[in-house]
Formats: sequence, structure tokens, C-alpha cells
Amino acid sequence: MRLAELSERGGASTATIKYYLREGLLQPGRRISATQAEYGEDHLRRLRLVRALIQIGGVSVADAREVIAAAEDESLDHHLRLGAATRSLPCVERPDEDDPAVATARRSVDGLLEALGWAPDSGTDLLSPAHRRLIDSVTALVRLGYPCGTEQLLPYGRLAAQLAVTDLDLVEEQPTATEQIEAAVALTVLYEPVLLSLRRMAHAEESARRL
Amino acid sequence: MRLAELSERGGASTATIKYYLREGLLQPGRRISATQAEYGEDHLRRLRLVRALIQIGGVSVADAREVIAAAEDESLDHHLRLGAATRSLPCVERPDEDDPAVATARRSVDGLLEALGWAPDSGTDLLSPAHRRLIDSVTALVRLGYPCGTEQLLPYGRLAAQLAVTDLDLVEEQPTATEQIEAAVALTVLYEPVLLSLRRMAHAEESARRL
DNA sequence: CATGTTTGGATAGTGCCACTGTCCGACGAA
DNA sequence: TTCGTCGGACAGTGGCACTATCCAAACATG
Repeated sequence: MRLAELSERGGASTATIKYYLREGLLQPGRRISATQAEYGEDHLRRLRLVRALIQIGGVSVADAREVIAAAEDESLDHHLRLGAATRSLPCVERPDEDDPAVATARRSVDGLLEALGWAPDSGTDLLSPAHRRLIDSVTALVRLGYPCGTEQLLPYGRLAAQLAVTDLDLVEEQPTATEQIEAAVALTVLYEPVLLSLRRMAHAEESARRL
Repeated sequence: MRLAELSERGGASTATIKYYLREGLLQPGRRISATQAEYGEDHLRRLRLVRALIQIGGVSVADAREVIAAAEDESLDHHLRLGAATRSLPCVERPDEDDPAVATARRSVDGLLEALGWAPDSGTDLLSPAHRRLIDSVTALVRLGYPCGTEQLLPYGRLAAQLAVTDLDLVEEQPTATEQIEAAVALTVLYEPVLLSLRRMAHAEESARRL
């Protein structure tokens, strides 16, 4: 198909597709002449994934490129690629070690990991983005004076563990390795708004139930 | 305290605080002369909440203003204010009714609400932001070809219901009504990154466990 | 073949957002 | 008195996700 049809079916203007091509989020089409290119179903599928990641998942264009690059990096093995896709996501600066709120947050998180039996990350420099984001968030809660120790976090951790089982079951339903990796990316990112929306709706429901 | 001290303790530059004052996120200080103002612990606490909502929670300045206005609107009763704070958060456009993917998503979500025994929202125009966001997200997953029917959503819904119980327990620990409302806002928004980080860490853990 | 439309690529521009820099006259401490 | 600091006003900045314009080649239509 031509650019115009790709645009029509993929839900993005031709200008936006050209932008994505420039930014390396989409592979160039097969050139059929000096000034024309042909796109296939793969391009359409990729475009839809990119749109969903950016519009629904709130991922930046730069991060989407990272994720997609990791997902199709043939040099990594299956397991690594599954993780790499999500590990390359956010980038926050290192926490300030001298801040007492940060220290409290770190202790809470370390306690949580131990209680859940999860592998502790070694060394500050190597913390995964998710781990750093967790510490940042707990730090903010501590600064505001909300209780956010291991015992408060534990129920959330247990629920997260259950979520992971459900999520990975969905990923493993995919027949091929490539599809599993794409599914891992899509489901990791796109189930986030699902989960957050459900939580807010559940708040409303539970709040109504209590009053 | 003066602007400079508020800035120091609140973790925002004086320029940023002036910006927040202009935008109505902070109350002006008590004027002690024509060109000087005095700020109290309330201002500090509010500033920290605003910073956390914006930096950690990813809330826009405009939304933060809405949330805070709702939280301190004395004309609403306690229960309403609890909900209003979160209800005023996101604003996406209405879903396109003609799109088959949207229709599929709506059916899945309606089925989910029924299965969970949650009150169905009446009428398209009145859908809560969370409800619309849920439909949008499910629509994106459907478009990408991932199974996202009621049976796939149900485990997430059940977990969300459990989260809500934990969350509201935390809110009810607060002694006064005002504190409960602030806690509802802070915990709703600031536990979102906590939950998402934990989910990603759980993915890594579960993935490692399976291989 | 003539003519008008469409295509893909290059490049500059737009709109929004969250700040940030600069200026100013008044204030307060040394 | 002098000099740094204060708070207010307002224009400016930088990043991001597009978007508009232009161009020449290619196709479609009569």
C-alpha cells in the first residue's frame, strides 16, 4: 500500500508517518521507483503499535524508539529481549543519597523486596528504572508524611506479583518468539492505563459502598 | 517564612513558586508590607503536594489546580469531595461510536462491570474519565489484535477492587475530614507510579522465575 | 500525448507546556 | 547610607509532538 493508505488505516496523518520514519520508529517502505514507496501489513501493524504506545501508553517518541529497537535487536536472546523492552523505558536522575526521606524510602523498598522474596538489585548505579521510580514515589509520599513503610507497600507488592502472573500468561499465549516480544511490550505498556482506570473506578465503587 | 525559605524547603525555585501562585495552585502569602509576604507551614505542605502531583504523579498544572480546587470546595460534602478530586483528572475526547473496535471495547468493559457487580455508568455523555480511558485503552488493545474481552479484564478488575479496599483503609486512617480528602488525592495519584513500578519489577521477577 | 493530481522527501514552522530570566521599585540589615 | 534581598510583572526559553509548505518526479485521465 501507499503512504496515503497506510495513513488511512493506521490512524495517523501522512505528515506524522513521515515524522515517525525520520525518527526511526518505522522502517522505510520498499522503494518501487525514485519517488514512490510501498508499505506492507508489517508497517501497518508497527504503526498501530507505535500510535498505541504514544497515545494510550503515554510513552515519548524517543522511548518508543528505544523499546522497539530493543524488541527487534537480534543479538539479544529471547528472555533478555523480553526484559530489555520494558527496562529501557523511563530515565530519572539518581536519588540524592543524603536526603533522609530518600533513605527512608530505600529502606521501605528493600524491606518490601525481601518480604516478597524478590531478587534485590545490587548497587545504586544499577537500579532498574522501575526500582528508581518506586523509590522516588515512596520518597514523595514520605515527604508528605504518609505512612509508606514495608507493611504499607506489601499488599501492593503482592497484587503486583499476581498481575505479573496474569500478564505473562497472556504473553506466553503468543505462538512465536517475535509475537511474544511484541505482546510483552504492548501488554506491559497498554495494560497500565487499564489498571489505573480500573483502580479509580474501584475507588468510586468502594467509596460508595462504605457510605 | 519568606519565599526563599519556602523555595528551599519545598524543593522548587522561587520562580516556580511565583508561577504556581500565578496559576492559582498556591494561596498568596500573608502580606506583611507592600512588597513582602509571609508563608506558613500550610503553604509548605501544599507546595510539596503540588510538586509531588506534578513531578511524581505526572499531573498537568491545569489538572492539579482542578483537583486542589475540588478538594477544598467547601460547598461539597465529604463523600463528593473525595470523589471530585479524582473525577476531575483526565479529559479525553468522546470515543467514536461508529468504530467497531470501540464497540467491542465497550462490550468488554460493560461485561466486566456487570461481572464485578459495579454500578454501570448511564449514558455515553456521562462516562467518568476513568471509564472513558478504560474504553480507549481496551480499544487500542483490540485494534492490535490482543484478546481483551471481559474474561481477560476480570482478573485486573478483581485486583483493582482489592487495591481500592487497601487504599480506602489508608484514607480512613486520617483523623480529620480535610486530611482524608488530601490523603485521597495524594494516595490516588502517588500510588499510581508505585503500582506501575511494582508491576514492572514483578514482571522481571516472574519472567526470571519461568526461565 | 497533455494535463492535472498524487507521491515521497526535505525543511521550516506551530502550538502547547512547564518553567525561567530579567527588570523594577520597595524593604531591611550592617 | 548602602547594598543585598524581596516580591511582582511579564517576556522569553527549551522541549516535544507534530504540521505546513515546497518541490520534482510519477501516475491517472482524457
